[in-house]
Amino acid sequence: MASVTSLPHPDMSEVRLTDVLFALSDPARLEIVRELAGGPLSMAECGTFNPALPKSTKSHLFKVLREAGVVRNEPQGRGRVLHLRRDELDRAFPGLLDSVLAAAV
Amino acid sequence: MASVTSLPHPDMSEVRLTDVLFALSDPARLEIVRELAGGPLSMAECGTFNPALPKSTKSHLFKVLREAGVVRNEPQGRGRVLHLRRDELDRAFPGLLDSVLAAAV
DNA sequence: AGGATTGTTCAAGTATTATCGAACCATGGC
DNA sequence: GCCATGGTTCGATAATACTTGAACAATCCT
Repeated sequence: MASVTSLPHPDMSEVRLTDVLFALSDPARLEIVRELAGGPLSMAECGTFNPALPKSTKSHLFKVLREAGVVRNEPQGRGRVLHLRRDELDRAFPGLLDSVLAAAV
Repeated sequence: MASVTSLPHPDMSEVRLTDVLFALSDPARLEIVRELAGGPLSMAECGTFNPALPKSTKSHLFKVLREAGVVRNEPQGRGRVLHLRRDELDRAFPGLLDSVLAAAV
């Protein structure tokens, strides 16, 4: 089985608006995005809004965000760091992330 | 059974961002919203991107959009007119609709 | 090497959503 | 009243998505 240290990320050119909107349409995922807007975080640092969340569930939330092109998940040390793909998203969908992050909870 | 001529619409104060994002996250629904951005349309006039869509399916798409606070559905004559709740959405989620409508298909 | 740490993947169950025909409801016009 | 028109609702089925424990993988540290 292939190594899994590096996960696949879609190129922004193949990211569809509806996929991004869907990824952001879940409260838990949106909250994660809000946290990542402050800067990259490890998975452990992220998702503090619900500390009881099992790691498999959390991993799945990140997978949806990653496959939608919203976050980047990169190995670092024995863990992983999550980045919001902010600049790329801003170029592809100008104003979208800003308005979502600015909106009231 | 109660009359169904007037359908319930959520007040913007109870519309959640995630519900709006979800409503917009389906390609067919997003396309409808794009059409309505040009002005109110009857259901028959709307959804021309897929003429074969059964009316029950179409009605369901509008229901999701209506319940998410995205469109208003009002009786007119023997049919109904659909409006994008643009001003209200702009006040509640500034810039969101603009960025979504501006984005490439 | 071995163990602790940090996540990912798999699989199975549950829940939500989509689709669409058929039945129904309301209006307009004859 | 009666019928055609335009649309909603119901009910059943199919398709997606969510949740989680358990197994596995990669890295660090001693």
